[in-house]
Amino acid sequence: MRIVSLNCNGLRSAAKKGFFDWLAKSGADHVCLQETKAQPEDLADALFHPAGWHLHFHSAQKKGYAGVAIYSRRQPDLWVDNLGAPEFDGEGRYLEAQFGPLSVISLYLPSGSAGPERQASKDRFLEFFPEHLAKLRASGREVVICGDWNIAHTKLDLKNWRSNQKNSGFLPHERAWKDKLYGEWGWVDAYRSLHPTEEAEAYTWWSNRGNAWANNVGWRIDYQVISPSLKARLLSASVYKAERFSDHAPLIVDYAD
Amino acid sequence: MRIVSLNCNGLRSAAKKGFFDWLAKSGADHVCLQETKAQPEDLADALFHPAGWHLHFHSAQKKGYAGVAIYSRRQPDLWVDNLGAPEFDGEGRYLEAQFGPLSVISLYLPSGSAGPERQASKDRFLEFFPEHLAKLRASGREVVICGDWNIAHTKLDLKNWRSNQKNSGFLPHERAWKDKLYGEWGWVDAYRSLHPTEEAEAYTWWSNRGNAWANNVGWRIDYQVISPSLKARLLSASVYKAERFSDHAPLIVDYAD
DNA sequence: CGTCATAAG
DNA sequence: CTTATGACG
Repeated sequence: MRIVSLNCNGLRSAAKKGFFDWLAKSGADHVCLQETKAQPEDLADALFHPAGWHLHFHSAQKKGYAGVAIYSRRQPDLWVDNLGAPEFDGEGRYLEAQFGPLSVISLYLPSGSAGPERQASKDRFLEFFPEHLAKLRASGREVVICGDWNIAHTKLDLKNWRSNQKNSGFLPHERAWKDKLYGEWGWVDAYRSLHPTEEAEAYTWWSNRGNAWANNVGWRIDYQVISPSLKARLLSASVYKAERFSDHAPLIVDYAD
Repeated sequence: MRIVSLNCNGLRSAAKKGFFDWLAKSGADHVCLQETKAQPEDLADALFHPAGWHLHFHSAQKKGYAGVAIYSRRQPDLWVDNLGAPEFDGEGRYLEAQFGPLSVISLYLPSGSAGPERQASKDRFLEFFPEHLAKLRASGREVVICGDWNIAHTKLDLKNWRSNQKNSGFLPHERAWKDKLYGEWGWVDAYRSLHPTEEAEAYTWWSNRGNAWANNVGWRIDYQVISPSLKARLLSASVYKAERFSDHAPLIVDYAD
């Protein structure tokens, strides 16, 4: 079972760059997208509804903003497209597809880089979300939370960790939250489990400014966070950089069936 | 003496398409631009200030909107960048360069195609401007008014005249205004004087929508309107279509020195 | 720097 | 359809 997580930075834009050609040949069973930046009516074209895929969008109320989606080879038993938190549900940040005992989730955590008000919203998300995480853990389901978490966890997870300690995405309290995620809350970082010391090959996002991509000045902010029950099924994890659909790269993880 | 009129549809955009390369080799003495869509500070780059040219911008207050400019090989005695009409002066629609007895003017007449409110403003311009035209005529100066007049005068001046009789730019009252311009107010249409029956070769604007350019579905809305004193000096007039800098094409008129 | 929205033409 | 600005990342 192959699961892909990608912040596509505009699904229409990614489509122009060949995302759907790649999707067809990706071998993926489930693809979780973030920042679709479109309403369902903007995605009416057949291009966005390829044969053989089941899909669902959770768009933000604000046009062109945020939004998540899941494309899946299988028909889910249930789509869950809200968290019960109005501040975040209206921003298209969560979508869950349930397949028997398995939940595949697309998550787009707020970015705090635009200023203090956005950081405050991100912090409210960090405050709120653990409750939901606990429910997922308590459900006993197999859970894969694919997403742009907008937090690099450790010094291994971004090129310039030293200069970014005061920047949103690598703030001490954000990193401490991820410590708890993988510690006391019992979740597992799929990529890091398989590549405990990888740095340069692990980045999933590069700023559009400067020559970040060319110089691999990247951050690992896209993760597949899994319930411990799935850890034994991890086969491989990699970042796909042969093509560029977005300022983020697809994170591909294979799980034993 | 060669004078060029061009609605450049964004001077920065036209620059990217080679306008300044063409300017250098155009043989022009005076070039009147409309829709520069930039503030002077946006045009600080040396590219916009080529050696050997004197130039002046009259930008709109609203950023990225309208704006006219004149590039001239000679140093004018005076730049006049207003009409004394607040509604139009704040929109960057008029600039006059005076060289001895000659006035070279860049004019951008309001478009009415965006709706009734913009048509009403265009109509107020048509109401107001004859007073200024009369002053120019009364001054006894040699006057060349280069501009996007946003009105096709006769059936010869647009491909689809029949279907456009209710569209802004070919409305009966607009055409009647141009009748007066060339009739009782005594001005001369430079291009038409030299090419009394030209149609397809005379268009200066093609909509970006559909395949207007490929099918030459054009309008002649850019004119050099001259005082009668200059009529005897008309040598040639043509529309330059070998390159495309804009949705309009440069209108080139040569005058005897 | 890039994607999208919106205004304007 | 295209050029702009502005929001957001």
